[in-house]
Amino acid sequence: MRKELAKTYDPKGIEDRLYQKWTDKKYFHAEVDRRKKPFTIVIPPPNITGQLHMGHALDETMQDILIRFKRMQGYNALWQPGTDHASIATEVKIIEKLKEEGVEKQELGREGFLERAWEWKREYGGRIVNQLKKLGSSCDWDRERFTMDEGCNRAVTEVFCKMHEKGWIYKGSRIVNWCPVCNTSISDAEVEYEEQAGHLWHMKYPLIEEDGSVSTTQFLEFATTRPETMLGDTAVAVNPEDKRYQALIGRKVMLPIVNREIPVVGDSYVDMEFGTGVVKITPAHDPNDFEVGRRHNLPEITVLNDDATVNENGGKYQGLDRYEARRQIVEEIDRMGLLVKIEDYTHNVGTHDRCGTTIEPMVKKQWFVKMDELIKPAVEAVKKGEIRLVPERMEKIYFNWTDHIRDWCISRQLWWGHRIPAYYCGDCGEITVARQPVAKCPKCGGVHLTQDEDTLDTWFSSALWPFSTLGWPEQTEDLQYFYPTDVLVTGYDIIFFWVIRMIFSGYEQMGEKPFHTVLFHGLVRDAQGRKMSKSLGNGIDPLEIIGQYGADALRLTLITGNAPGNDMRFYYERVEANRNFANKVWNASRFIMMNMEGKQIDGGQPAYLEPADKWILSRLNTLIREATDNMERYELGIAVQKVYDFIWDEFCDWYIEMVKPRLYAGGDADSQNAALWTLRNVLLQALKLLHPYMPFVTEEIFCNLQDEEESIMISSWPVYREEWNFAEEEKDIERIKEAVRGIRNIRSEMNVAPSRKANVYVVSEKEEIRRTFTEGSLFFASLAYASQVTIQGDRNGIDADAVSVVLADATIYIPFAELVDIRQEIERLEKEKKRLSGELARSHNMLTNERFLSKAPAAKIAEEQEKQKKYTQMMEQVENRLQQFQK
RNA sequence: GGGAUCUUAGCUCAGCUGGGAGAGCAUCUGCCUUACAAGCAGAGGGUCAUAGGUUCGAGCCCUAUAGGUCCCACCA
Repeated sequence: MRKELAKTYDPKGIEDRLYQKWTDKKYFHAEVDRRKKPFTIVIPPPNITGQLHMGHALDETMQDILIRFKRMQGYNALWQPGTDHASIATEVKIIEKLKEEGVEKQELGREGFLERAWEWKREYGGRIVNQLKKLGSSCDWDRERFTMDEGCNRAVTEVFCKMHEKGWIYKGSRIVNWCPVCNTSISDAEVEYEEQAGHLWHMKYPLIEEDGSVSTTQFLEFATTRPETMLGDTAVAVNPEDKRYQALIGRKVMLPIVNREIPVVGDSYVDMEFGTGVVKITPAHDPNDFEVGRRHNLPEITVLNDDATVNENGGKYQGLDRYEARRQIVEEIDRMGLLVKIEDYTHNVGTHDRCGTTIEPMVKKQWFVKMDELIKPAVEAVKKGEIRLVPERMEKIYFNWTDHIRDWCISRQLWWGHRIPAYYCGDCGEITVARQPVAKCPKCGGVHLTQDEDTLDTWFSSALWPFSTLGWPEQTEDLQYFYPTDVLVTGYDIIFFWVIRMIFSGYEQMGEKPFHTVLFHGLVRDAQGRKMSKSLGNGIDPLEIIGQYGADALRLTLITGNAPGNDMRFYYERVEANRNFANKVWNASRFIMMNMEGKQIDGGQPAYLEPADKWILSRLNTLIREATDNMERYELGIAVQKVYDFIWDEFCDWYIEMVKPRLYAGGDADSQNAALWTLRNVLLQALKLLHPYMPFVTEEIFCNLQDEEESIMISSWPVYREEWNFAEEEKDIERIKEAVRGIRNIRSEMNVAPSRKANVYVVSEKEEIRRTFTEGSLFFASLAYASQVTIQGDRNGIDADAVSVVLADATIYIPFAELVDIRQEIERLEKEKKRLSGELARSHNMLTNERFLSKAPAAKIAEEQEKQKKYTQMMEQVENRLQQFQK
């Protein structure tokens, strides 16, 4: 027995019930099946600390649409889920929580801290996963992975060791970005530049005379934004081309306060045009100075501690914070008469993207990945189109990064993460990198070995995600079958962090690309176009929206009206509109089910179909072709827009209305059967096209409609059928629609209520037109509010002052005798005449243009001729009517 | 400094390889017509930022300009 459906669609309850059903039936689960082609997506693993936000919602929705689409197309669709340990983000959160308890990280020690971290993971790691489920995400949860699970750990160690053996991972003393608050080094990609108002301090250092004395008259003047770093200056640099200073190269200046003699070096890095053309060089605390220093063999004097206070090399300033030291140093320089002036200056300051702290460049021993060779295949892949970025412009951003790539600093002074598999011998200092813990030093045989304290950049493990989740380094069947994966869906903001690194890792470890397409989306912003952020408090919780409007409405909102890679704004009004659409689909289905009640519909297509039935089938056919095509091209928003328009406009507002008289009149059984079959069939096909976007409402209806347990998500995707192509019927129905629109328009203008029916006359000289209207007269009467439709070859017997609608090959008359104001009618006809003559002029111009005729494609010319013919006919009729009135 | 991108109806945005300007919301008018008032029928509203160019034909291609957004690099 069919259930009675509620009058409005209420997603509450339905969504959870259906999701449970899907998981119970293992619909999301994929197994290796050589008979089917795989289609694989790996999820960008959300952080375990994370809460679902709109960005996730958009990302997951796009992936789910693709996966559901491909699954219905018959692919073996795998959506590989999992979460990311997010080393620094998580560690910061845990430290915060500990602080609330009054505990310091160091007190707990490494072991204790990690225990707390795992506890956190157990407690919160599942939260985001449950939130993803609320969206309807059809991930294969049986395969859920974590970047720090056993398999991923093995993959990380393997990659580290392999690349170390190859010489592509090395430990070295380099200048790195140091976060004094998080107490760790970070990679270049994690530095965010921020424009800040600061000062430019102009200072001068006295020259050392030939006799070794400090000059009181000769100085080298320069400007700096960071006076405190002077404590670590080991040179002053000028451009060797610079005539002003050439002679001074090789001489020395006296570094005040610390009283160190430092050389003047010549280096082309110095811009002669900027300032005085002199630069102080602090190799240990500035990336450019570091380079200069290495070129000239300058000492690297570190003057700051890890917490950015001045260290023992800062003499009396030792212990001061970098900003306090700056203040005092400037004062002292001023007292010494070496401060020339202070200017206001805005410049870009590097900050840590996690905590916003101004980073401190420091020379540190760190682990690096050598990039120059590794990046090559990743560049080639995109250049050759082996990997496609959608939209294409992302390629430019991609190459911009690969062209300027520097070695990747991968060691972090954190505890939560993959510990670096390097072991130090306490006896001889040998470093051993190994897959298993090392007990004995392979060089000296010593047994005092300790593992490197550092962990790896969190992106080191996510770079391996497309193959580590499939079992690598084991050569599993899953890996052979599902790799390379197909599409990666992500935001353009992590193209450097993640996308590029997955690509070069895939080529290096697997010898093959990790995916063939990267589909980018933009940011979800608030209604004012601002980024959603915690500090602004303008974030909109997807779960709240789901609770209020349903997951389907949210999904549709995130997908429509938005081009790939573009940011979008979030409006409640749009969610509401999409909720209304869900309701529309629901009610159309309700209508169909009510009418099918107690009737037997044969499964197959009936032999007899009316023109209206053929029209909607033909329209559906076109929709199937176009929507599928758009989806194949990742134009998800365009595809669903077409489905939306078809369902609401063509199916609901036209077809259902056309069919009502046939169903209600209770007449011809064949005709009713044709209508019911068409209604049901078109609805089913349309639901399937809509399902990837709105999985819940479509499933609920599908099941009710089928009256069985089957699921739409494993049904087959609609295909274009030649036998549903009815060009003639499409034309005929469009003609009737045009007549209906014309009549409604006039009635509306004249303020005639729908309840007031009127006689309608269709006059056409053409027999086939009369037949079209005769065949459609039942629904034509209903849609045009006609009490009676009379179809004839001439206008005999029709009131002279009837209002009329002019079509290309017919005229519709409505004798509204007492309502018609002749002047108004003439005015209306004049307006129509003006419009037509405009169209005719345009056609005429084109068709008399020699160059158009000789250069435009034949089809275009024929089309234009067709139009001209149509407008000429309409014009004749309008003029006819006007003449009649003039009499 | 280099680059990307945007400028289309009152608002927010679509517009696929160039071939007669679209949606949602908002506004106005008329309808509680037994699927749906979360609805139906209709209407108004746009020299597609500006100036040139290519083309038979430009919202779409090219150049310049103005304004907005973003990315990268970074000169001390």
